[in-house]
Amino acid sequence: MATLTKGSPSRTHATVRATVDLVILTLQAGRPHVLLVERGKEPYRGRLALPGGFLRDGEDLHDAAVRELVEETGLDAGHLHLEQLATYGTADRDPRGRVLTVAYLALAPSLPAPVAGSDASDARWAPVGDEAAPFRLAFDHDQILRDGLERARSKLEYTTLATAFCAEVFTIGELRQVYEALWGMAVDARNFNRKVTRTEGFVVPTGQKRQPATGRPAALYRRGPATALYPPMLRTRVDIEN
Amino acid sequence: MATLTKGSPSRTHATVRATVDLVILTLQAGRPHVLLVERGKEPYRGRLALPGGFLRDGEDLHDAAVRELVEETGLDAGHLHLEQLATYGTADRDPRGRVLTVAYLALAPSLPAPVAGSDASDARWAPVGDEAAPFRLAFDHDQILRDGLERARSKLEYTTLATAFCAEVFTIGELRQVYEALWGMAVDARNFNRKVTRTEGFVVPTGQKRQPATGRPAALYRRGPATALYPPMLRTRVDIEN
DNA sequence: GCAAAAGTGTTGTCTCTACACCCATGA
DNA sequence: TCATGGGTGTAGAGACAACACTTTTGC
Repeated sequence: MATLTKGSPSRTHATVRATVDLVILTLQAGRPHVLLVERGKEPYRGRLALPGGFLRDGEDLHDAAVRELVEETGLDAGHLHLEQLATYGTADRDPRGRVLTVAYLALAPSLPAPVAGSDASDARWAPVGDEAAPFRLAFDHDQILRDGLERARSKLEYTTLATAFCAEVFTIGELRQVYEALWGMAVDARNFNRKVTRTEGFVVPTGQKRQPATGRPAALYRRGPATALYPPMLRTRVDIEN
Repeated sequence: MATLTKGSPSRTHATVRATVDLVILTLQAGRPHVLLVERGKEPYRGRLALPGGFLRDGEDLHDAAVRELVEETGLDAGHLHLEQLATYGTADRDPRGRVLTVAYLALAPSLPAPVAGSDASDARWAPVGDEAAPFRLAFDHDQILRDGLERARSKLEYTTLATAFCAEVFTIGELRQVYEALWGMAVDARNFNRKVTRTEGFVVPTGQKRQPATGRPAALYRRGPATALYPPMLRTRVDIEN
């Protein structure tokens, strides 16, 4: 019944392999960093890529993401934020054949040294920022990274997710630096302080204080139970696409 | 090297099939409706499900979503909103074997009669609303539907997407009914009017008017170029998860 | 005292909410 | 003239931006 024209997809159901790729973001020296691996195998051997790997038989997607995360960072996955980002399925995105990748976004407190090994010949934190100078990552990973960053940036606006970049206890100043690093703009420390401490459930005081290198000691806080931030903390005018 | 323990995933790479499922929302009689099909084949024969189908060889994900959309609704896909929602990949979600599904969300202006045929023995618009009375859809489609609805609801807040539910030209009153239907709450018509008409690029006046059944004629508008809505139009306090 | 970071107070502006009120039409 | 929906005006509350000012430490 169907006449296949040149280049059109056949009517057979595609059998695909699925990978899970991770955009793992953290903060280092006041700048957002992403975990990248140098590929040890073809295709794209020697090129930088997001960490990830094939989904295994009988393995849930989310479990696969957790597994990759632990393999690459050695972090205890229980303590960090992991959410699905999007799925990338262009037919020719992988020269090995039809491979769908489900991308996940992970947010981690600062820098545990990455774990080298597995199929990545090298893993490192790379600073990510001005889109002016992107990496030339393998596959469509540049796009995935952009999407992940934008997701993180916009979620800071209307959720309390910024605390995911902080350690167990943190100061308001550290939390503010998360916003400044990801948004790439200065945030008024005084207004920020009020906003955060007056938003029910965003942070809870520990009663402790911490001495900075210089200056007045800052009160320490833990994450609060709130997840939504209402009213949101809006960046000054950025276009949202889609 | 690896010792497989009982129930743990094997180390072989999963080969999966991929489907694309659609949450197609529209408005009918002031209530949101979703397009459902009655399954004509096993599994879940006779049960309601979201429309969808298998990804074909060499077919891009997004193209597959467009194809399904056209097949099921007969709509011109150029005129409606289609975006990726999320991917569902629990190992046992499909009794036929390992099937990943990439869900898409589509928003359509009101009711073109659905196209029966293809592998769906029947297609219909079903009212969707109070989560108190969910459908008992096939697979994990109840979850996908919930996620799609919530996505649509929250996108009304900070984008101009509500116009996707309206015809080519529409009145502010009709646009307001989109918000009221999806949010399930009354919106003050007078404040809404100002908000919409004063937000640069949300709607553009056509200069025409339309006579309602009763009452003063309403000015007609088209969609404007803006996609983001700034400042957002916030629902009164709803928790955002994840 | 000085630098540096934490934290409070204050003022003007903007936006939203909640209404009162007028407009244009059909019955 | 009434009912119905469209549309403007306005006053009060809340949030935010901007910035002056105080606090607490190390040097």
